[in-house]
Amino acid sequence: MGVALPVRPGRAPAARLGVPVPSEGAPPVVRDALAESLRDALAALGVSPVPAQVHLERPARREHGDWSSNVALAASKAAGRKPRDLAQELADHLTAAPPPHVESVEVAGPGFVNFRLRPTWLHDVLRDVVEQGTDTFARPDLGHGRKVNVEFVSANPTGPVHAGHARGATYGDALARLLERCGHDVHREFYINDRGVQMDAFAQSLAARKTGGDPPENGYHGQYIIDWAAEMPDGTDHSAWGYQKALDDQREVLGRLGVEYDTWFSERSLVESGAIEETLADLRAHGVAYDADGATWLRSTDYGDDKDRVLVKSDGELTYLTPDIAYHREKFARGAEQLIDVWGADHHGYVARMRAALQALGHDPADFEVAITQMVRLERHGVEVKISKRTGDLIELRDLLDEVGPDAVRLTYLLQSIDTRQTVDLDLITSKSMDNPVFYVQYAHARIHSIEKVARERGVTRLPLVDVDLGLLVHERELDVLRTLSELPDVVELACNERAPHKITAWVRELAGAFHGFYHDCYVMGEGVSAELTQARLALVEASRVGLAIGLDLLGVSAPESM
RNA sequence: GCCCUCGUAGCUCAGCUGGAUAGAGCAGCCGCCUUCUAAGCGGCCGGUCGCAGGUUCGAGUCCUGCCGAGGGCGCCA
Repeated sequence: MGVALPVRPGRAPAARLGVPVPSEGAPPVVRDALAESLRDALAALGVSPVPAQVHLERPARREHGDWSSNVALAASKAAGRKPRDLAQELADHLTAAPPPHVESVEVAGPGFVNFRLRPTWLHDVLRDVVEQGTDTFARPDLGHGRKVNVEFVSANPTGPVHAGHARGATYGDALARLLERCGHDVHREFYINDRGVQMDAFAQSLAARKTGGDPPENGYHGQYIIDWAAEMPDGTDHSAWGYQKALDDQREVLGRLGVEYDTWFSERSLVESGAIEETLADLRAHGVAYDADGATWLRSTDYGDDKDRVLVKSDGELTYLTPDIAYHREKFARGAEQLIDVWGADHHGYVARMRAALQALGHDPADFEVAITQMVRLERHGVEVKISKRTGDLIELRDLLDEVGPDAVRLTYLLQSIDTRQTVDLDLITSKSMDNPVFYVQYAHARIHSIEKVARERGVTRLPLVDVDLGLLVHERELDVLRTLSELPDVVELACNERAPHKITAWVRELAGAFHGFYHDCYVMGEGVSAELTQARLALVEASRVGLAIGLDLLGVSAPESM
């Protein structure tokens, strides 16, 4: 069989070429202005040194204003004053010459400086969102074009992708989308473990089923082996056919999930290209490979690993580690500046040795990151369903997709942090009920489209923003939507830096909630709504659409126009 | 024994790298369809943030030690 190294065409490069101007997609300027005014005030009050970073946050409680700072608490020592006294001086100073949009400055609690702003600051947010649109709003350039290779799923080519793999698949892809939005040049990659005993067991299992027998004890016992064996033509190479079958199947199902790779990289190709020998030689050249007990070892303890690791067994066979080191070396050689691997928790013990190897080869350990996804526990009728390809207990990803489609699958898996063990309720995910958060979010988008449709039918056209009086937007529901939108740039940046796509999910749910509230209480068209207010609200609807579109796109969930 | 992750409402989970009275969805109970989709909106109920110390103006968040759950610790992959 040929080297399975089909390189796919790159992902829509045109869309990524528009390098964002730093100021665009940046966090709200209000915060910067407030921070600046606080620094000025501190300087004016003779506080020295003035802290370089003044922290501003959005208070959890409305009565604490729109923005809040703890500078007075943090700088009270340097200022030689009590926190509340310093806060009061700052507040007085700022009240005398209030920054833009500021209505009042108050001191509260132990010494917080709270800013209450006029709704105009949110109208500015609305303007930014609509003018910048889906492509530009909330697109912080964190990566500056840095080449990042994201490897995820990398299931053995011995069977279909199952419900457990879906976590790595949705996470890896959403992370890739986040990195792309934040200015990274992302390469999605799947490593095919097509070498070793698993492949032999797989081929033997197929062969056994083909002749109506049972697979070997250490073989694969799933129903799919029986099905595939029946499909397998007579006289074909079981190993080669099965390999291709598994690969095609995985690629098809992942594709249906919306996951497309730039590269499917074959482990076997490393043997054929000599990359493994080169890697071993390289490790020796760096003095971190040595021979003992008839085997070749990696001195990984020099780099913080618990113990040294075997590279070449005494029988001459390679361990799993060696080609994997060669593979990671290869990814750097192909131009990646940073590697991010998404691994299941059962591989976490492997991180130290891989990092040690790469460090020994001269790479900065910070350029090799591993995101560990905790296990997925599947439940049906409240009872745990075990997944094992070997025993044949399998919930195929394909079946989930058949039942609910990619959107519900993706959103369900992206609901939580990867650090927590996830319980996926198969009854719930496969039920098209309102329990499923995906419908709540998509429904908001459908409602937006519905409003736009009705507007069109009634001959109402949305005017350019310059002709719209956004000052009419003062309803608490309207402001809620805008407040939520104002957070998106920060949320995107944070989610990217923390490799936490679930923060996007949380935000999207919040925006959908705010929009549903607005929809319920604020009619865009109808009795008692002036033409001017209709225009202002249409602008708000458009801003909501942009926000939802950005969020859903980051999650890889579609934004339907009707439901 | 050592390492990683987790422990927050009946259930599933957030909690912005230390902030103010700890949030959301679901489940349960009670309301709201003559307007753009009720797959929606509002209200009520529900908490010793596993336990014990420590750090400081301030701890669900940071440190230490226990307890509990899951996953690792191979010349397996």
